[in-house]
Amino acid sequence: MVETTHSDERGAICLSQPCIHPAAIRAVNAAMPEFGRLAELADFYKLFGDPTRLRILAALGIAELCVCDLGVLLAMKQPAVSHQLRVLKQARIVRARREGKVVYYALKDEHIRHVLRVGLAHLGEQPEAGEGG
Amino acid sequence: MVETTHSDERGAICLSQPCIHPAAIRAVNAAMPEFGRLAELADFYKLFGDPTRLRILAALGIAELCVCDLGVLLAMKQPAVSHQLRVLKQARIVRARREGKVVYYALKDEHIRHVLRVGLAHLGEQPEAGEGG
DNA sequence: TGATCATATGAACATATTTTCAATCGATTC
DNA sequence: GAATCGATTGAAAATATGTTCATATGATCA
Repeated sequence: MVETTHSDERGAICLSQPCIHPAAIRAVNAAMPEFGRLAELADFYKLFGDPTRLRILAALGIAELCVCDLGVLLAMKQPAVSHQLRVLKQARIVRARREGKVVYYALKDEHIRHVLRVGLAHLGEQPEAGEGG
Repeated sequence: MVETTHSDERGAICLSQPCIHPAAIRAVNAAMPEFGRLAELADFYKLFGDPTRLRILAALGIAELCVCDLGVLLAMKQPAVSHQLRVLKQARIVRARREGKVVYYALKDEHIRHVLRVGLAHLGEQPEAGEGG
């Protein structure tokens, strides 16, 4: 039976705070990925959460490009592009290939393209964005 | 023929900046989703890019919960949880249901769960995170 | 070797985000 | 209708993030 008061017989989770559904909380705690894993996942999604980075990824999803090309394509200064590419490279979602003076960037693997597709699919299914009240 | 100088015969894209691969730039411009669409998509991913919000989503992916439960579960103050829930609700990825004094939150649809799964799958496939140099 | 091109890096600045505290709103109960 | 409980809102403070400018690196070519 699910108690509806704020006392939890196990006491480990609810501490001194009120807690309306202790059983639900225990269930979620048991099934939810651990904190560290979710923190990693948040960091991963964060990469896609910036317009500049996302446009870089979308562009690299179509063709291998050099830093200069990306700067022109996104109408951004080269250092700005380079900074973001460094972030993406460290996160291992793009790879760099040097050819003389020019460095070519590309998506690391097909998986990244898949993530982009899933997101775009979500937008496509949305009725229309707006207030949720 | 692909010119390697910084002049683009169409002139619209490369402006005055140097531009190494005009043909590639034109190709990407033609195939890439438009700016506004990518900005929307970035906003969508941004929701998943914060540990607090992601944990809220992960929890709601398992059970419907009230604000108070989430506060306990994430060890956070109620207003902090409430603020993030508002963001998620406005983005239409969670829904709220009031029952007396208590407001229950849940994922809006199955699609959100799918997005979470895809992300976790990516982490699973990763060799190990670290420097990309 | 010196000049030049493409890229990378560092520090500073500007901007966003998130959390907190305090106060308010809504609904129930006495 | 006053008190209480859960949830929301607003403003302020603390952090984090992204872009810019100036400069350094690495590679090519004269």
